[in-house]
Amino acid sequence: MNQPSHPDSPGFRRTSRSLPIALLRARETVMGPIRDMLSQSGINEQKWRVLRVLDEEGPMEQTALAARACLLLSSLTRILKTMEAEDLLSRRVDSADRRKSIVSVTDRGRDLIHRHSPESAAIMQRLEGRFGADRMEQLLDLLEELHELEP
Amino acid sequence: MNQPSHPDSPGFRRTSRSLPIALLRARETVMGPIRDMLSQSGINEQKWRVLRVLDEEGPMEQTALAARACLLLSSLTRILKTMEAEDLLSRRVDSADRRKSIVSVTDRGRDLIHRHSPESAAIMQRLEGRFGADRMEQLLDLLEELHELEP
DNA sequence: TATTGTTATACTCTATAACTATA
DNA sequence: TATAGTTATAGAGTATAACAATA
Repeated sequence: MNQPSHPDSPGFRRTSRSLPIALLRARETVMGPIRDMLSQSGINEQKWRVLRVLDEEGPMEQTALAARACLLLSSLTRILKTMEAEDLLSRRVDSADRRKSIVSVTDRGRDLIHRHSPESAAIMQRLEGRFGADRMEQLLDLLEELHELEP
Repeated sequence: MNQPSHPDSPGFRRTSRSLPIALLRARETVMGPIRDMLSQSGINEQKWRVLRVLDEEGPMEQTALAARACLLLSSLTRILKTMEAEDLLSRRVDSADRRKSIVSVTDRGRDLIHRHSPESAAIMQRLEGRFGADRMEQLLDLLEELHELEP
């Protein structure tokens, strides 16, 4: 059996045309060099996303941060604990609503981000060079629009 | 500090224009209903990808399967062991090269895939209806081309 | 009562390396 | 020597639920 059992069934697209699989495979292609970069800093993808979101959007509460960084709140709780111990960010209770805690990047966290700026830019430029700047913009537009679909 | 520390630095794009983050967020949007579907079958995303790839591309060795399903070979070894016990697939030693083992879907595995065909189609059609069929095709083209970049 | 965040549990994936069998 | 797959381990994320504090 070397042929799919439903070559053109309406139920499934080819896996290369399955959006979830295509997104994952594309991401694997992109993440290779970025993982190499991050592993040199003792930081992983998840912590990196937390720092990037905070650096970009400023201090925010954890529920919002979890959503922006694509993490469960319970995963974020654990991650923030170690990042706070590493002095990459700080938390303070929201004075207006004391259930909330507001997370901010520290100078040390910002430093870590910005130290990677040149290498990050180089990685993206290399990718853009091979893929095409126009198509890169097109792709980012489509991904952003897709993400905004959800209610 | 409610502004990013580098609003237009060359090193970083906005996270919504960061390809790795944009790919992840878009995937989260898409996977919601699919996870609901799979959880009713006692199967997870990884097993689902393994079945989809095998069903589409036919029997193949594990190294190739791992690459196609975006899994590490060591993760695949464990997954295949339970899937074989569940009679979703079978393995046989390659007679030409006895280091290799060839993995095939069983009838039961194919059944499981095809049982989800209508619901899977409905999920994709609903998404396409909101996102636009043309843009969906465009997006899949770009993702496929991006994935093929890798040497 | 509902929300924010924490903790706990069980399961799974990742990353790495050492190991075997075969080539 | 190199390759295909297995096993072991440590670390981390996922999914879920129960929980405390606050609203």
